[in-house]
Order: sequence, then structure tokens, then C-alpha cells
Amino acid sequence: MVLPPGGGARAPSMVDVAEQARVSHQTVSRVLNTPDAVRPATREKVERAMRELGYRRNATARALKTRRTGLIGVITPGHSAFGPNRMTLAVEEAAREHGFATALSVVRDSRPETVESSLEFFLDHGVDGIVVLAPIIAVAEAARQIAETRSVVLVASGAEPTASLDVVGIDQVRGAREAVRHLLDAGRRRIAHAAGPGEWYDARGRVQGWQETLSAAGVAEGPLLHCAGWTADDGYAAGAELAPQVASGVVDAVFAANDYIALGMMHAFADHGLSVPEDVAVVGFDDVDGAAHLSPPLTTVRQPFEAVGRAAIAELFGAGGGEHTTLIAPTLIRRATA
Amino acid sequence: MVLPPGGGARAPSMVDVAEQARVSHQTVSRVLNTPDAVRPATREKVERAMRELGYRRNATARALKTRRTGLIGVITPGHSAFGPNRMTLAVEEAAREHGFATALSVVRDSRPETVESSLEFFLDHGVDGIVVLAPIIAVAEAARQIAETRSVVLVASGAEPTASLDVVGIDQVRGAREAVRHLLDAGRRRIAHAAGPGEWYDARGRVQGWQETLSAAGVAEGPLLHCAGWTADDGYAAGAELAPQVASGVVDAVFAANDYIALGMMHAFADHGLSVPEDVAVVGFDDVDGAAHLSPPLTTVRQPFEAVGRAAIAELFGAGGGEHTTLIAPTLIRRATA
DNA sequence: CCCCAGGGGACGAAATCGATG
DNA sequence: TCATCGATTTCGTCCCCTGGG
Repeated sequence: MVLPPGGGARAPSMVDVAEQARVSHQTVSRVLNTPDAVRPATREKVERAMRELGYRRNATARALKTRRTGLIGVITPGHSAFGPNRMTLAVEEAAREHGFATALSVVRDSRPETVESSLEFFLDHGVDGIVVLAPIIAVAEAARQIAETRSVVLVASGAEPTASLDVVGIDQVRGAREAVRHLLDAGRRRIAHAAGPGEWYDARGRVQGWQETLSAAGVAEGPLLHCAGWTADDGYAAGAELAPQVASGVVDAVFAANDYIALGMMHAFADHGLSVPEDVAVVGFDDVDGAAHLSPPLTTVRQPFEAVGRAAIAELFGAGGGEHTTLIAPTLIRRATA
Repeated sequence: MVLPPGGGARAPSMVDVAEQARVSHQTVSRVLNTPDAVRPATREKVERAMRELGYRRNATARALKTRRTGLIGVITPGHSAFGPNRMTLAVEEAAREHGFATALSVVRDSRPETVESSLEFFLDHGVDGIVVLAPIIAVAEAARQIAETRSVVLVASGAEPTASLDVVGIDQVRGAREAVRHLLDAGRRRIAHAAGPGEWYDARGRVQGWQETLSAAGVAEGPLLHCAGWTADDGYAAGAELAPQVASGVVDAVFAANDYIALGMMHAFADHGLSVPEDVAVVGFDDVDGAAHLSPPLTTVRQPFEAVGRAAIAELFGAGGGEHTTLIAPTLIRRATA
């Protein structure tokens, strides 16, 4: 299937409609933009002509004159990670409710050039605003500079807003606090944390929440493991590393930075003959699909991704005007692992 | 952060560049489009002026004149399902390599009006081509009619191409055949299938592959369960329904329509004191993140989503010309459940 | 007649101003 | 004087045609 025939039948324009309705093209324009300024009889004539010709208003010409394309650019990370996808879809739906279309640009790595090239791409295409899904610090930093010249909303849990840039995110620290508090309430006192990659805002926020909660409760910090990524493989490695300390009673609970890490850890624990939650309690983060059906069903923290997507658009259209952070609270989901 | 100030500083145009370089705007245009037709000295003058003014070619005006927006529309289902997301990202990357931007439209339900409204939305915004990710039959059907007037590629595993519409998809039947053949090779003879929702192409293809393989092997079909959705909850219900037959030896294997269903079934089996793979072998479909770390690690069929995304764009730009299907083969991943 | 550059329209819609009753 | 409609210009780029060397 090839792209537009080029020499296909030209779509009808306002002038065509005007001729058909025996009015001027300006009247046609008015019917579209300020219908009340047109006499009902004339309006109906024009509307009938539009229907007969199958007229469709040309967004390109409109954009040229109004200096607005009606396009919102969304920069989204390339990992199959879970959150960004859902936020992207939520952003699209929210934007469409405002009559805006959403253009996508995937950023596979976090090099500044990559982000900048996506930004350039959007600027070339004349987007009216940009939403940057920036879970990684370097991505967010690369996005900052562009905020001087364009409306940008940064979706990053923990980034600082600036004068020309609003930030929307999920309160990672709070989610981590609830997770750790839940472990404390269950009587656990030797609580480890398997952290995500340090260049991620989410990972940092969860470490911070873990530390704060333990410190506030006067409980010593358990071991802090650093995972190289967010996958179950990384979790398995961390679990294997932690297993001896669980076996010897030095650790009786783990707060995992996400559900896949939790899953991998539980796998490693099982391989070491350790049982969850008897030997070690586990709390994850995300509430991925199927988390309720793991064995045992995973206690975790659910993130309201859809709400973030909507909030990002609201911020973009709102009268916020920068220097402002919207933080949305996640929810602890209690199941069987803790 | 608000949308463009409206009355902000106007971006420099070709005329501005022309003045700065003391040439005509037409020469500036030529430097951009046919650089070889401009004397090097003139060209450099113009390029310097562009840099000094921070000139950026206006895509809107260009689109108005050339009748091409450089936009590809992608219609994507709203479920957090796994495949569509990855395909969407792949489509975007492939499109960008061709210099095209990707606009998104999420379709939450499969009603024809919903799909049509997305199509209308794209038409209003003047996209040059449309990729419809249509896992559900009704969505694909709704997309067909639009193919008369616009370049459309349908991504649907099992849909029929028509004169003006190419189809790209993953060979579901083949994937299912490999899964079932693997179970047969392992000595299983009473093989059930937990099918996905019947309105999905993927679900139908997998049922077909299951039936064909059993029939070709002269083995009677095991029970066929119909899941209402693709989630682990649905799988759990199916597993609970099937457990008695597993316990009594009437069923010794299950081919699950996807990994989440497989996960839910395994959960149900465990709740009924059944063990995998001893009492019942399980094969899933998708190879979702973490499948390797389930207990036991899940044998499944991996789908090459990225390849499909790339193929869809190739088809859109290619000289295919409709009436043509591209089928990509999935891969069996052997692990511990079968 | 080749090489290079400029002038004058489109493209389709919207804004400004002016005309008409 | 107001409501209604029309003529003209503008947005920024690309294309056709012309002209000077």
C-alpha cells in the first residue's frame, strides 16, 4: 500500500463549498468558527453544501494561519516498562478530549543527543506543547532547556520544576513509606531494599522512602542492594545475593523496587529453599498484571498512571505557568507476600 | 504551563533568511530542497543566515503546499495489553527513520463508531497514512472502509487483505502449532486449550492451530475453555474449572492462549494441590516480562512485535499496493512448565 | 542554451476591514 | 446603528516561469 496518490482527486475547499452554496468563502469560514454571526438560513445553505461535497476542514491551512497545529508531542521511553505505556495512552486520551492530536517520539537511550533529536523532531513538526515522560534523570535534564521556548510538562517523580516547566509525577517516597510501614506493622525489623537503577527518579524516591521510614521508626537499615535494571533477572541476582542473610535470620523482609524484581527475588528465594512470607516478607511496586496470581500473590504498591497522564495534559492546558509540581499518591495493595 | 503565548516572537521565515543573506526567498528554498542547484558561495551565505537567525523550516506551510503532512496515524487498542504497546513504539521508530511523525489514537472499545471517530480524527488532521492495530475483528472491519480513500495497513493476525488494504500480522496458527507439538513431543495426549475472547484474531488463530495439530497427530481434542478476557483472573477461573479433570487424569496438559491466562491457571492448579509440570504441563503465549521467573518458569511462544511494527511501516511505504499479507513467525521458548 | 537567481502565483483558511441593507 | 456578508490580505513554503550572464 503506497502513500497518497499525490495526483488524487483534490479535497473540496471552502471556496468549493462557497460556490455550491452561492456565498463567499468567508461566510463558510464563519459558519465554522462563529456560527452565531451567520443568519440561520445562510448557515443551513452552507451546511448543506458541506454535506453534499463531503467537505472537511483542512487542518494544515488552519494551522498555518492560526499558528497552532493542534499537536502535542509526547516523548516516551523505549523500554517495555509498564508505566510509560499506560501514561502515554492516558495523555493521548486527555489530549483528544481537548481536540488535540498526540505525536509520539520514542527515546531508546538516555543520551542527551537522543532526547534533543526527539525534541528537534517535534519542533520541526510544530507541536504546540510537549509532554516528556522522563523516568531517567538525564532525560529530564535534557528536556529542561527546551522549556524556555515551548510549553513543556515534565513527567518525572522527583524532578524540580523551574520557572518555565511544570512537573507531574507519582509520589514515590510516599509509596515506599507505605510499603515499609506495612512491613514494620507486620512485625518485620530487618528490612532490606532491592533498589532499581540509580539514574531513575523512581528508584531514588523509593530508596529515600525506605530510609526515612526506618529511621523514623528507629529501626536500623537492612542491606541495600542495587539492581542494574528493573527486570526479573536483576531481581533474581539480588535474591540470590540476599538468600544467605535470609537463611541466617539477618534479613526478614525485602522491599523490592518493582514487581519484576520482587518476582525474580521470590524465584531465587524458592531456589534456596526459602519461603515467602514465612522466611521473608516481600513487597513490590507497580502492581503489574498478574501480580495477584503470583505464588504467593504479591503485596505491592499500585501507581495511578492514568491519573498522571491526565494531570500532565491538565498542566499543559492549565494556567499553572511553571514552577509547580503535581504529585499523585500511589496505593498499597495488600496481598499474601507481606 | 500554558500553551504558546500566541503573541510570542514570530519564528523567522524564509523571507527573513533571504533578507539577512541578501538573496530572494526562492534561493533560500532551493538551498533547502535542491542544494546542488545553488552556487556554493550563495549557499553558504544562506546557510549562515539560517544559523544566525535560528531558522527552522515551517512544516505546516510545507505541508500545505506539498499536500503531505508527514504524519502517520496509528490506531492502537486501549488495553494495557502488551503486544500493541510494543508494536506502537516499533511503528513510531520505523516511521521516524523515514522522516515521518506518528500520531496516536487510542481506541478503548471495539464499537465501530469509536474506531470511525479515530479514523475521522486522523483524516481531519491530514495524516498521510494509517496503521490500524486491530487485534479485534470488529475494529478491523471498521477500518476497512476507510482504506478506499487513504493508505491503510491493517495489523491483524488473520484478517483478509483487500484490493486497497495490506495486512501484517504474526502467524498465530503456526505459534499454536509449535506449542501443541511441543506438548505432544513431551508425551502429553490429553491437551486442553484455554482460549482467549473469541472476537480476537489471535484467540481464533490459536484455537485453530491447536485443533489442526491434534487432528494431524490423530489425537483427540481435550476440553476447550473460553476465557472472557486475557487476564490472570480469567485464567484462574479456567484453571479452577479444569482442575478436577486434571486431578482425575482426563487432562495432562494445557495450551493457554496467553501468559497471563497461563499464570492464573497455574495459580488455580496450585490451589487445588496440582503440580506443574508433573500433573499438568502448561504452555503460554507472549513471553511477557518475568515469564522466565515464574514458578516454574513458563514455556511460551514469543511474538516478534518489533518486527511487525517495522513491517507495517515498510508495507505503508512499499510498493505493495494492497491485496497482500505479511505473516511473521513467532518462536517457541522452552522452559520448565512443559 | 546552460547556469543560476528572482518574480509571481498558488495552497486553504482566518483576520481585518469595508460594504450593504 | 446594528446585524450580516463580501473583498482583500496574510500565514510560509514550493513550483512555474522568466531573465541576466
